[in-house]
This record gives sequence, C-alpha cells and structure tokens, in this order.
Amino acid sequence: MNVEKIIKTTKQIPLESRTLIHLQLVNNKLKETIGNALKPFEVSLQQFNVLRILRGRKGEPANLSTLNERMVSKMSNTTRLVDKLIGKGFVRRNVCQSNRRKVEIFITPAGSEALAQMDRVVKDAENETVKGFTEQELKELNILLDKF
Amino acid sequence: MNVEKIIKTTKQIPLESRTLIHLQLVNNKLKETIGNALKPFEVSLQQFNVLRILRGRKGEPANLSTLNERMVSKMSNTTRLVDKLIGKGFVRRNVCQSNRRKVEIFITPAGSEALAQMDRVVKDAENETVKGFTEQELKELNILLDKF
DNA sequence: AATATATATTTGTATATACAATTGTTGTAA
DNA sequence: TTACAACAATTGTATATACAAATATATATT
Repeated sequence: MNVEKIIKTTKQIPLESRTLIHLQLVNNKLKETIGNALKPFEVSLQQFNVLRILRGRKGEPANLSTLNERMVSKMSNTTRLVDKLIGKGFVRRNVCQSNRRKVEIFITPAGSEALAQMDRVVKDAENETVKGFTEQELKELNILLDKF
Repeated sequence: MNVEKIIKTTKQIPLESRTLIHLQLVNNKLKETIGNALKPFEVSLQQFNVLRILRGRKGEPANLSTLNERMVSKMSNTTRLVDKLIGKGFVRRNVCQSNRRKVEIFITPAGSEALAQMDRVVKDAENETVKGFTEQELKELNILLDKF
C-alpha cells in the first residue's frame, strides 16, 4: 500500500499525520474485504461480531450492556442491531427473570450454523488481508499498535 | 492499549484476527480523538479532509471527482458533503465554464481561516495520539502498514 | 445532423449510526 | 411505604452514508 499514491498527493506528509492516514487506509481496506466476505450472509461486521461474542459465551446468555462492552466498535444502539439479528433468526431475546430491566440474548441453532459458515469466509478474508506478513512481522505490528 | 482488556475477553485470539481487531481499535480511538478536536468547529473528519485538499491546491479549484480521488475515505456522496461546507461558508461552488458537466470548488477566505485554527487543534490531537512512539517506531509502523 | 455512448454530478431512497429523551424496573433512604 | 436515585433497555429524531437511478453535458459514430 502506497499512501501517497492512494490519496494522490506529491506533498511530503509529516510522519505523525502520515501514520494516522495510513492506519485509516488500512482500516478501510480491511473493512471492505471482510465486509465483502460477509455480504452473501447479509450481516454487517458489527452483527458478525455480536454473533461471535454470543457463541463465545457457550449457551450463557448475554445482556445488551455485556454485548456492548465486548464489541470491537462500541455503538449507541445495540438494541436495533440485535433486532436485525432476530429478524434473520440468528438470535433470540428474553426478558431476564431475576432482573426484569435486563434482557437475555442467545444465539439460535440457525445462528450457530450460519456463523460457522461465516467463520470460514472471514478467516479466508483475514488471511488474504495479512498475506504480505510473516508471523514475526505480525507480532511486531501488534507490539507497535499497543503503544496507542 | 490492551486488546483483550478492551474487548473483555480471556480467550486467546489468533494472531491474524488479533491484528485486525487491534487495527480497528486503534482506528476507533484515533477517529474519536480527532473527531473531538474538530467538534467545536462542527465539521466532520471527512469535511476537514476536503478543506485540506482544497487548500493544497493553492487557489486551483477542484472538481468533485478530484476531491473523491484524494479523500482518505472515499465516499459515494461528495456532493452533499460539499453542500455542508457551503452551508458553513467554508467553500464555494461554480459550474466549470470549459466543461459544464464539472463543478469547481474553492475554499473561501473564511474556510482558510477556520482551517488554520483546525490545523492547530488537529495537530495537537495527532501528537497526543502518537505520544507513545519514538520517531523510529513510527517509521517502523509505516513500513509494516505498507505490507497491507 | 442525429443518435448513441461516456462523463460528471445530483437526487431519491434505504439503511446505519449518534445522541438525547423516555420507559420500565430495581434499590435505597427518609 | 413512599419518594427518589440508579440502572437497563428502548424509542424518537437528526444526521450520515451507501447504492442506484436520473439528469445534464460532452464526445464519438453513422
């Protein structure tokens, strides 16, 4: 990826700014690649993320605030995101008996099945995205990103 | 930044996935920081980006497709983004005389002035964002990001 | 010159997201 | 026990963005 080429500038960009632009460009690419992989399933990256969180809980339900805490990109409106997943039959929602303010959200068998398929295409897309890296380089990148 | 802590997981995440999640988290943080810096000016990151592109052209007008090419995050709807900037008095739009399909977009004096102020706060926000890095580390990060 | 094709922008519409206000429920203090 | 604060989720509304279709102009072909 060549930053200057992508944003078509000949100017020399200060290192700090260039780094931040670089990160945004990488992120855009990444979201596009994974978003495209998910397109056949008609779920967004956010929705996929929620399904994975629910699976990770192995039958334990999650309530909305738990989901929100664990989402990669927190959002103000998890209710409607869950509504979408319910509409697709991938999750189920109950009012929590012990505390009726809360809701319990479960992944359904159909959701688990769909998720298993999504996993495969997303894994492929991820590998495609990082194919230019050695394991060592990925580790170095993670160490650097920790400094943010 | 601790990935596992932020998304509250105890599971070990595969290196490839972890890297991509890491990038998204960094990007979210970055957008929030810079977005907040711009909030007093009531412009979005995208709008700021367009203003900078226009300034970079030193009086030369830009048409919409030129803007689009140069934007960090390309978008399908630059017309309405420019409308917003016109509404704020930061840019001006004419029909191009030599090719009436095109438009010419200029930054206004008010836009230049506002941009100069924005620059300062954005620069501060950028420096704040990368304060954990040495120059050498930023260079390394840029080299790694190029592999995407 | 008339017709078709390509280019540049704009508009309509659906969907996504942000933010604030509202609702319903629980816990706590007078 | 009533009143009030805190909590959890939902809803209303405004704004943002994506995508496709429409409009207007220019260029190329017959």
